[in-house]
Amino acid sequence: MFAMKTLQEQLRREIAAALEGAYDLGGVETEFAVPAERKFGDLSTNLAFALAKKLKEKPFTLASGIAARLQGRLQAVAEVRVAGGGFLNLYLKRDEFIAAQRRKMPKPPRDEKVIVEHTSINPNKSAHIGHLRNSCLGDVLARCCRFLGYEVEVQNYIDDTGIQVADVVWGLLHYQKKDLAAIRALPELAAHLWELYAEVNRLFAENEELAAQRREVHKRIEDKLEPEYSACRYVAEQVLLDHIRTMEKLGIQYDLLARESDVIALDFFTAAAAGLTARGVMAPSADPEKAGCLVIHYDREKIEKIIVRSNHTITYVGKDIAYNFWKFDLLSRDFHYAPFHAYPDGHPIFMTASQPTGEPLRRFGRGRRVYNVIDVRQSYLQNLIGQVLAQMGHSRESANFVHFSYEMVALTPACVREMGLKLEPGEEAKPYIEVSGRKGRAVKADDLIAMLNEKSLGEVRQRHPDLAAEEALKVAQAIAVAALRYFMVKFNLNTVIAFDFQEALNFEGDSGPYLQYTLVRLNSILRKVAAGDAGAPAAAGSLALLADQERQHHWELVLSLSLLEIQVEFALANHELSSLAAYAYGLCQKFNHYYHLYPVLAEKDPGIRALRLDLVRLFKERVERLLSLLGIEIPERM
RNA sequence: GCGCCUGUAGCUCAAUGGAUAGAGCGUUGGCCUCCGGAGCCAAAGGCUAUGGGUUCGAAUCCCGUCAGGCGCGCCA
Repeated sequence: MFAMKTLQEQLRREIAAALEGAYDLGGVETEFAVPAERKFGDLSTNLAFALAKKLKEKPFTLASGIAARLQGRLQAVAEVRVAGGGFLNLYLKRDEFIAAQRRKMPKPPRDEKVIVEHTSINPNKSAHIGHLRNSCLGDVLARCCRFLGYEVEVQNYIDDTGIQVADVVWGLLHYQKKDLAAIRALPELAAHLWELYAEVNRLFAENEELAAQRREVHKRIEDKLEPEYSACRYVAEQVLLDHIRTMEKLGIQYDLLARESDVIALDFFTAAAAGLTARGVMAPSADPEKAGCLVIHYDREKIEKIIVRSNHTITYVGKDIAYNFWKFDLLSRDFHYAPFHAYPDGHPIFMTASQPTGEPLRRFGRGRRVYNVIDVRQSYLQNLIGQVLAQMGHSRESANFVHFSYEMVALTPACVREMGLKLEPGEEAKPYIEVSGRKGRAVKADDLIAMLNEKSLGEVRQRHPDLAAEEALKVAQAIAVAALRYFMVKFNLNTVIAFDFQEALNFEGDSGPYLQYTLVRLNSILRKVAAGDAGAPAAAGSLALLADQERQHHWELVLSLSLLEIQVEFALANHELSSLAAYAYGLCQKFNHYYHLYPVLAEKDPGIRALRLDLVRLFKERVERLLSLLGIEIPERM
């Protein structure tokens, strides 16, 4: 825990004690904010406004009375003032607060396990920019939970049985007339399928006979008939590996790959269905058009969703309900597990299996909280799962079931033209155009990453012509990753990202590379500080040594840096990871301003130099940690 | 039709019900004998779509209007 979190908790206790007997605080929580301007204090609270509503008194009168009682009774506060009609503005004992920043506070242990499901791309073609938003958000979410002390498990759901895989299997076997050996010989299968998927979907739309063939292939896969079954398994696994490699480039890792085929093979749905039927949550449809189907009534929109078809097969929703019940350990069954892949850092990925493997059971799942990172278009189904959890009496699980919903990535009409793709009539006037793998209308994730790498490498070479090729490449990649990841999280979740190459490739201003550059320059200062040079003893440092303007700038930075933990909690509580991007950007802007005004190395006064050096070190510690939550690494040079 | 979301500077976006609505890009003009110019400083640019309401206080909450997007399949 960092000082600001502890301080606010302490202030709440002290305020409650100081006002005891004089004001009835019951039900009014003291909330703190850091005002935009320091003339309104270091911390402010609107406690008097909240109390005024309750006690039916004037806010200003209350605030004045409260301030009088608080004066001198808050350990960390130098002064309490009333302003703006009733705000209570607290001015901290700044030197003490700064000293406290250097003390390490233990994190409270949190025994809640969090499961984050993200990525979950159909394994039938390469990933595109829409998938990148999902994976970047999911990864930052997982990192934030870990930072706050939760045990986190990242799952990636693989729909390896669906019609989408059947589409490309039909394309490979029956349209391109390839046998298994020829399929295995394809060098870049995922990219090959990217084209093929769009092409076969054109054919299916035009030709009903071919569409019927596709359904036949799907059925043969379900019945495990060859060669379709083997082709399907091969394709799903190879494409999955391709997705894992793509995400690995961005530093995104998984713990468990949960396969739909295993959910089916282990009959998870049957385990869930008994309870659903017993409770009357799932029942035969009264609608003659859905005769023989089992349905769940979706209360919010007053419609019924088919869970079991009249041919007794289970729909996607049914399987998803069973899978999510498993995540909460609400089914009396488990997957089997097998190691699938290991990252260079040794971190293993496991995959579910339908047969015993010798690996221990019950090592995955059993989550206390579940985040499903899935775009907003699936809200209806995710809400339905939440509803079903509640109806089954699992109110705690229902409350801890979070659809981490975000808007889609779309293409601007200009972007579509730039890629040499055709616009349909009327689309020119649209604000944006939906990404569609089916229509082959999307930017491939690997292509975008390659473009970013290329641009970044050019910039690095220009600035550091002496850098060894291998080193330059490493630096360029770190910059490309920062640019992409920052771009994917800096928008609000319900903002549609209308993708634009120029904006995504931007390395200046509000961008990932700007953040890196700030730290690179800072590290360059620290490199030049002699190893044994700690400056003057830190304890001697007081803000009083500094001139007015620097004292203000120095304090602003310390105050902002102290908010790291509070900012992460805020981002998580509000489902707005973009607030962390904004926080990081604001900090770097402040630092770059400071850097410009106050030289560290050239400063003659040892006390001032020590203060500056302390601040630089504090900034490095906090902001590197913050950027690591965003998945941004700091290169040595750039 | 039903459900969800959005409308803020020329463009792309920020802003826990809080104090003078902020950034980036673009435009205009400055700053490298200085710890790295992927940087810094400054100017111009706003009736927060629109009409009401609630509140000490509204871009934010509620109702209406206008404009746009997404979802609603015995697909996944």
